[in-house]
Amino acid sequence: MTYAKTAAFTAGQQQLARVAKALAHPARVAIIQLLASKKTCISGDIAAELPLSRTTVSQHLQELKALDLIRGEIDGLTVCYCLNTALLRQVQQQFSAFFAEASAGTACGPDDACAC
Amino acid sequence: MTYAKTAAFTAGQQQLARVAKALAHPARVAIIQLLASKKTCISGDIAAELPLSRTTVSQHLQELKALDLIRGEIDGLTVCYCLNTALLRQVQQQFSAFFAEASAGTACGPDDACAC
DNA sequence: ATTGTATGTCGTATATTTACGTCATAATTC
DNA sequence: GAATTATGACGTAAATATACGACATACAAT
Repeated sequence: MTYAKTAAFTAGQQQLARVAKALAHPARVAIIQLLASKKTCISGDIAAELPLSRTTVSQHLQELKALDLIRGEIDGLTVCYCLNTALLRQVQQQFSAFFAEASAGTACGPDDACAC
Repeated sequence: MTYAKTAAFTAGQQQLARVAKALAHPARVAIIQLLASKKTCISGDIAAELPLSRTTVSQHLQELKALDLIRGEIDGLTVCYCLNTALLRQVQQQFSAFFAEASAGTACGPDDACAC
């Protein structure tokens, strides 16, 4: 009965949390940065660049793919992953709006104090 | 021996992942939004607004406080939480830079295809 | 002093994540 | 066709996260 209170929150909150969870591991952040830096979409080379086993990297790739943040295409024997830049731009907007709302006011006092 | 490969990644990647993890739960997203919307920093009222037990909410608050994203100050019997807007602005920059880098190119083809 | 209220800490059960080794599959190569 | 290679799927052990009830503390009010 535990761990399923997710449904009680806003769709927007759930969406943001879902994407945040995808970025909540340095390996997945690294994967996205790698795909962004390489001009060609690499495949298992990703695993070689990370300090993790191939199996584990594959698992992280599946997680990113499940959110459609990256896409994979079979090219003969290898698989070619690339960023879904359209979705990333959309997600960027969401985070931007969230942070703008959150960091707008001056809720806390200057040194450490609350303004209550 | 599992689950501690974090050290093998960039400081930036770890930092981003750490903050992302803080936002990886809808309750914590909701808490930040709540604190942003209320002019005064509320305390245990947060728990009343969320569909979770007071204990669980307190736990989420501690997690956000551990990252210094929010701060709490004791005011007599109640505790007053507020956003660390300065840090939030800083974090916003980090995410902004990350997404800009990630969503820059057109790695994927138009329909679904990789440009490999 | 005793009672009541607001919070946090602790213990704990369950769910999920992380990490990897081993196997199965599919395509290239010989 | 057999051997090789690149990947993903499956199983699993250990670490974390989630959620909550029960206790502990600290202040306020009677």
